[in-house]
Amino acid sequence: MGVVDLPRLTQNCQSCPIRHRAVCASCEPDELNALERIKYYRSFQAGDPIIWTGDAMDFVATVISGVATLTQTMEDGRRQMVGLLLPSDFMGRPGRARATYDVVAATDLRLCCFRRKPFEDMLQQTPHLSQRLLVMALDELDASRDWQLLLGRKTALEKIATLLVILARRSAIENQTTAALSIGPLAVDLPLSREQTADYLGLTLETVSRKISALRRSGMIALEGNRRVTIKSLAALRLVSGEHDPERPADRERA
Amino acid sequence: MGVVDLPRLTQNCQSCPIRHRAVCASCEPDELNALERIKYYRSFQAGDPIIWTGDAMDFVATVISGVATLTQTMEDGRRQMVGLLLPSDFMGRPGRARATYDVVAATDLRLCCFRRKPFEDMLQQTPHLSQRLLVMALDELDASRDWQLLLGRKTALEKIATLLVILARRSAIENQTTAALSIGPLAVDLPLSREQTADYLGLTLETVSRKISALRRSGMIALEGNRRVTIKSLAALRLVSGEHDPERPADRERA
DNA sequence: CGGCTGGTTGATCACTCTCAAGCGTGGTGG
DNA sequence: CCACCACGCTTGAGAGTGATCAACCAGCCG
Repeated sequence: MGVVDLPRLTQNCQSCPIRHRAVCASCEPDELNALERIKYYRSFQAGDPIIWTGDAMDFVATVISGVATLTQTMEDGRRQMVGLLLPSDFMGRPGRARATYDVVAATDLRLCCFRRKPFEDMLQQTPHLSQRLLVMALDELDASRDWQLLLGRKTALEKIATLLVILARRSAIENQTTAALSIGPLAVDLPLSREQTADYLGLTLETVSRKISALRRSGMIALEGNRRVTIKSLAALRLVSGEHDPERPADRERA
Repeated sequence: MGVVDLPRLTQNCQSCPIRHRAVCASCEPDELNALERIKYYRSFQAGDPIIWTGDAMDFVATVISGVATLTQTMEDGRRQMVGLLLPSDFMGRPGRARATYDVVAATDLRLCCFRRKPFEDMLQQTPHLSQRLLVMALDELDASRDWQLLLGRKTALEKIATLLVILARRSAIENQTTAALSIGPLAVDLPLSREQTADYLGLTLETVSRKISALRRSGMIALEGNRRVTIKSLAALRLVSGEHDPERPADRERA
């Protein structure tokens, strides 16, 4: 099914590209050694399913590279993506034996996996690990609530613009080019097809296509192929995205 | 501003109605004593604001009784509710000094508060506390993702039905009448006005009103006043809500 | 060359929003 | 006691956004 189990490379956590952003970020060397003993890598190709809702889930994992999607499906086939897992993001839930979402590799994907039971044991014994997981869960919760605003209240155009802004931000973080964010054109690779994008934004793929075309016609973005977007004006895009400037919350009337 | 600070009653945690569901649920007696030393109660009246986005947040709290809402607002006034805090739910985020949502008392409300710094210190020292908070955060994350499905993909009628089913479930949990859930009529008090309901469901208040009327005309529910709903057929309501039966996930094709 | 997949574009439809009027209850004051 | 108003809610008519249905296009691979 496309799943490739690699031989147990004894790859060093110290040289791991996401060492300082993943669940293991605040582990001490000895804690890292303990994790290293129970970890194993798995690779998936773009499109591979990783797990289905209801399946037994005997591992948890960190995304090392690539993008995975979390989606929910209704009986009549309507789908809503509820999460995007990017490098350093955590998948699986300690204490839960079955998956509650479909997880699919959107791009080629590499996971650092831990069998669930040993990981849960380590969570109990390793405050650095559980505290880090708590922070990550709270960050995800914030992201999910921001997404609620997008799904509930934003127009199709605002949704597309928001997604592009977020992808620009994430890609800047990954490339450590934060400083350059607000200046000049910026190339972003969409990790999602039009249909997946639609599932993420609560739209149809036709509407996604139309609104991307509209942004292209307006000159805010340019397209090279279907997946590569050049953001010509991040400021303009941010404006149509309807986001407040997160650094400078507006003053507010009090009753 | 309607905020009422009660005198520091030395009320006993042992007799607390939510003792076994709140963040303190898995604390040992000595841990509970430590919490008891830093706790204080605050009461709010229906409609009182508790905190605004961007305000300094020097406490965290557990809802003892009543309902509070978490909402996000866009510059042009569009609002999306992103959380409902019911008894035993936790508000505030350890490690964060400012509120990221508006929190408002939807009904008369009683909070068990902890100053943030001492609480954070206790989190560090008390695995029972941080582990419980992790579980609660993950539960909230699941709820938020379910809400994403509702906001992104459900019709107005499905949204209303889903809300009623959830309120029925929560009120059953609070009253320990789980067994009776599937049988007979069931009275639910809406903690939210039509407008708040609209903000929760990503609708307008007119659409909320229309769809509630539609459910009434169809005979699934009856209304006594604006806030009290009698669910005449929970099964029918569940059907129109579009939820899978959560206990029996459908079999699924594999590629 | 033909079929397949993913994407774009067009025409129409329908659901929800918007704007507006009306209703019922509760409170206030003449 | 009743007139009046305010507030929350309901209902109606019309408009608009995004969905649906359908045709078409480009790239890719057999």
